[in-house]
Amino acid sequence: MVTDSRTPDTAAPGASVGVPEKPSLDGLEEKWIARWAAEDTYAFDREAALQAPREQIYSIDTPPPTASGSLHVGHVFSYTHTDIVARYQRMRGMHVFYPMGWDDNGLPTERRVQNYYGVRCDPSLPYDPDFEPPANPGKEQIPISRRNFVELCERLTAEDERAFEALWRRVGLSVDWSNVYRTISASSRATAQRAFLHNLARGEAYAQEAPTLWDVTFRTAVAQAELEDRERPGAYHRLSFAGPEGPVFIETTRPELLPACVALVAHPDDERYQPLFGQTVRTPVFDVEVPVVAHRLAEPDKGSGIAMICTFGDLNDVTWWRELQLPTRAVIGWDGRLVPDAPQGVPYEAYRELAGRTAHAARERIVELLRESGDLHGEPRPITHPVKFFEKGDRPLEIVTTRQWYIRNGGRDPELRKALLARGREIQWVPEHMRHRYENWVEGLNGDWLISRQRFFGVPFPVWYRLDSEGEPVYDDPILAPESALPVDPAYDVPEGYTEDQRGKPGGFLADPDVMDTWATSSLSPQVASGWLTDPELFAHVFPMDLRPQAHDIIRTWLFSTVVRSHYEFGTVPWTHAAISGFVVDPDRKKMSKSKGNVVTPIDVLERYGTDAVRWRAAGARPGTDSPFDEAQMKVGRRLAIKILNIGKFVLGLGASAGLSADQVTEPIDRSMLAGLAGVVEEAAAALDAYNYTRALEVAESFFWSFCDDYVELVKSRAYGSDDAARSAQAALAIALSVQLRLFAPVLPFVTEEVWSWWQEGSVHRAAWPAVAELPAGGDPAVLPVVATALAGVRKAKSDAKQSMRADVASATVTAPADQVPLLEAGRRDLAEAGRIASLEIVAGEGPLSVDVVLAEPADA
RNA sequence: GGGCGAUUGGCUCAGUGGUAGAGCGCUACCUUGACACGGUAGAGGUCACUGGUUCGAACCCAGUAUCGCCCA
Repeated sequence: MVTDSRTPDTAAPGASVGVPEKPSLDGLEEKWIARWAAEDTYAFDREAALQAPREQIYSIDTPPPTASGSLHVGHVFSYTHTDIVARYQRMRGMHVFYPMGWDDNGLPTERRVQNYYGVRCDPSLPYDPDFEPPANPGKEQIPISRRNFVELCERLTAEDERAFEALWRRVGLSVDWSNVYRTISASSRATAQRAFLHNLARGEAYAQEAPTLWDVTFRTAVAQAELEDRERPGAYHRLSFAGPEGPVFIETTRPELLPACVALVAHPDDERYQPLFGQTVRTPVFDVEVPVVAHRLAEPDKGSGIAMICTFGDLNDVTWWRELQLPTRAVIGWDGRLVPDAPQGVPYEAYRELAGRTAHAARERIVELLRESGDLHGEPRPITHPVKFFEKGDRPLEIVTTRQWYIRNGGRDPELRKALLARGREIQWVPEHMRHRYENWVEGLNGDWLISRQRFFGVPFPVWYRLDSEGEPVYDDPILAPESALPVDPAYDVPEGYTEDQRGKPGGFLADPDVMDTWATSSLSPQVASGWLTDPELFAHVFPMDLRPQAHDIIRTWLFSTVVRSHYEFGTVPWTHAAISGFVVDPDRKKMSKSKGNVVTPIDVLERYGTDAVRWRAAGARPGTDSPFDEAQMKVGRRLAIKILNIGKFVLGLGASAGLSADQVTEPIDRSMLAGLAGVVEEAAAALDAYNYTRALEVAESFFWSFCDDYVELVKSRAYGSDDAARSAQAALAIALSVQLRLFAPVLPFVTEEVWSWWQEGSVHRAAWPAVAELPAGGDPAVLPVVATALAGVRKAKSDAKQSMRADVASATVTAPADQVPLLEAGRRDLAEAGRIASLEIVAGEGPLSVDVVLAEPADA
């Protein structure tokens, strides 16, 4: 009930004008999200920024989330981290360039479109401009042209992006929503194609026919960065080859590759096989003659120490094939099945048994054949071993020889590798130790970056090939799209000097069939976001950017590839700082992932605890540190937000207002509190400058709680008055509230904005970051803690006596070191009133401060 | 196997050379005029282990163990 609440003795100017009677967190998000949008609170002022020196611009290369994916609390945490930095920089007066992007490219989108609409892409089909997907997709996927498929991808990602934007607004990201990019937009495609053409012209990109890691499900090549090893069961099969002096035994996990065998290999120092080097043996079943060769990569302790080299079972096979100049006998096709025709030198009669089978079926059949011929010795011996997979795939990768596009990344060039490592050292890493992830990855590269994918939704290569009189493509001399024409889709656009009817005809032309890897576009996010192509004037002002925030799992992909592109195009790093977020892990400290089923949906959490509470928890996760998801912690953030509402109501209800000034703060204890706050302001700013938002929050919060518990309790009674002493407290409270709202604003944007709006003009998020100069100089920070310690002694006495804090104290004696006595005297009046002490004595004495309390006889009810 | 990080009260984490800290949880008490979505007080730790350096080590050095992430 508020009817009996006492009003301050005198209404101070501006008192409690906009303060609600019962402040609440409910509905704050809705209210302020709408207001910020309407007032363009977070708009980037391009014109002003162009006039400003570079040091007054802060530009952020926000990670574009995969539009077809889903966002979990881990995303909410790491995007909040970025937003805290953005808000701080904005309050410091920077022009904050903080765009948002969506990554629409790639396989995840294709898969989602296939399932959502019940279609599949068949590039051989013609475009149907009237195609509409069925309202309810049936079991059979409808084949559609690539252009129709791409249109559906664009339609669905646009929908997904709207949902993402709504969530990000709910999280309170201070993004300028008028500046949003899509990695599949015309300008993104043009940017990716332009950068590629530049890479090509400078010799940094090239095409090559080479053994390639190949996903047989998606029928596309994959890059080293997309691989992962998985432990899989397998079995060693012991096979005998016919040697000059009797059988030679090898052990293999892939007997189905026997027809692809081109040699046997052992370590040059392996005495067991010395006599065989230079000789030949004959394969079982196929009876093909193959040499026995020596190579250092052969492992003497593995199996029998001698292995077959096939086209290609693993990456060692590729090395051996290349270094020992062996012939090829490819048997695995693009679809993961054994090719119809026997490889050269292998008799078709024997091979026919395997042709067209999947690798798995071929293995079963070859084992039967080997048993029949007596060349399988003993039973296959089960093992588990690491097998290479595409990170998004579920069948083991094969190695298939195909023509692919590459960008040089130092994997084959030590000089380039050194240059890219040096770029890594130009970047300020937060935390510092994440640099090792980068260096580790660059040092471990074993090939160039394969950027072409045999997929449909992505940026096409702006390239055609002439067809010779036989209709065979002339790869050596590609036709490149002119930059002025970008973006192009060579499957539908026609190169200069040709007409559409020459497509695919001898003497005509052929489009490059591939699209770029999603990272080949994402690696240009600073270029796309900053307007390399679309707004060169802006680009010159915001690039290289200030901050790249991201998680540590994609240092090897996104971060590294972005460094590569910027190194080539501009000879600089793309950004000066990389802030690496940790993961949100489940209570068992396991990484959250859809497959584990431990993902927490953000919207529920946001609704249950309020955005500020969730952001508060996110701010508690230091850069680079994994953080367990723990709902109990969210409640603490919510409590802080509620406390800010209530203290705001109290301070403003007392008559504190924006009109009170620092020179009205005369009481030593008030000046002491503000002196302490000055230290907090400095420490929080220093922490935020170092991207340590956790520390900044911690110092602000710890000050805030003692401000509420001690300072406010001490001065409450004096502040109700209307004399100079009361005015001193009111002014100090007003200043402290204003400063603390601004300290909390980056982390708790909603509640701080709400309280700010009760008594201030404009948005707290456009207010200046608090400065020490706003606070009165010369206060002694020691006064408040000493008086608070004395008050705690009084409280303890009441608590021990199981009395209310309102209980009257007949007399109290504070004994303190002599140098603290004047500090206590300075707070005598406040201490006596807060403790309800009738007779207070302050004496100098030995030892730390102590309080003797004599409680008054409780008035009987 | 290599790299990186972590190991502090039941839980989550601060603390980088000088007498162990916070929040949550727990216990007891208190409905006070900003706040019961509250307040006050209290209990609780041989700082993973073993050596070493030092007047002094949670902190520095060496090693061990366990966990996590990344890479092979």
